[in-house]
Amino acid sequence: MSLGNKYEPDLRPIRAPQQDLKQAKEPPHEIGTCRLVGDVLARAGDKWTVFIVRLLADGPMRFNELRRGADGISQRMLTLTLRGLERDGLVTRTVFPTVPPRVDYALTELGRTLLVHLQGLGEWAMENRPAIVAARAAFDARED
Amino acid sequence: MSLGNKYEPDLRPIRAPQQDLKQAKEPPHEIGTCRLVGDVLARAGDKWTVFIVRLLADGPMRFNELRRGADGISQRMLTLTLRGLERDGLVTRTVFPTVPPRVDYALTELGRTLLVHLQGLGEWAMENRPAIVAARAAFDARED
DNA sequence: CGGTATCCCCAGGGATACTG
DNA sequence: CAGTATCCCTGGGGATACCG
Repeated sequence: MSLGNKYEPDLRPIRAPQQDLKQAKEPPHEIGTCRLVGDVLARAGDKWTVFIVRLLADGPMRFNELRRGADGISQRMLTLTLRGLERDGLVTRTVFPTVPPRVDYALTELGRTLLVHLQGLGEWAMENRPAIVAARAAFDARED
Repeated sequence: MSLGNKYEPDLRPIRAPQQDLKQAKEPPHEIGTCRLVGDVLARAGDKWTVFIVRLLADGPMRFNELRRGADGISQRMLTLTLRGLERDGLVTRTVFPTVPPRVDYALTELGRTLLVHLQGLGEWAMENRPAIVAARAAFDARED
């Protein structure tokens, strides 16, 4: 199985690389579903995707606007992140044939539906931040 | 700034490592919120967390049960993933002083509330899988 | 059984330089 | 302005061996 594209996340079943696929017993919770969720979360969870998607929530932005907005991102990673999002149909890339060139990136409808979930997770994170911080402190105290 | 614990995700602002923090202009969308979401998603999105959380959705499981359930995970990564979840207060670890030892892992209430969001994302992934696959195919065709 | 400790590899990603 | 191309280095994570 070859991956179709360099921007495509590796969706092959997670297991030892060259290991043979036996897959005897029925896996719990639909292994396919699980992998897909993991895939989505891997995309959503990589270092820059969330920043980009949130920046685009308010409307289209140009390449360098995003660069400034996601403070600290390298040009390379911005390009890679945007290409990945574009390939998955979450973002559109529009080139204006002017000089100097202008390229706008915008969320698609699909991208907006994902944004909703990300915002949900964001609210969860905000609401439970104190609990998480407390849990960490307790854990750290416990283990000397 | 030293990180308090080896299981703690690095929450320092994402930027060039030794770069000075100027942070002059007000960042869009509350940069703190954004980082927190990114953090949560980084936890949720790492290679194994989703598998583990879903396995625990139905009730407590022992170490080796999880190992078998998350097919392909290494012992090391299972331990690391579980420790991270435990530290964040998402999972409890219960040791029974029997011989041989028995250790149960279970979702906390906090863990369950996260599970809800993960499942939401899971449904999103399932519903939009065809759209994503189509978008990828179209993108790949476009770029020769 | 349920872990640590160690070694080691390679891909994710930053820095830099060049281009249409 | 909006990217490629190249180099290089770090740390995520697999394999293996050992321990309470």
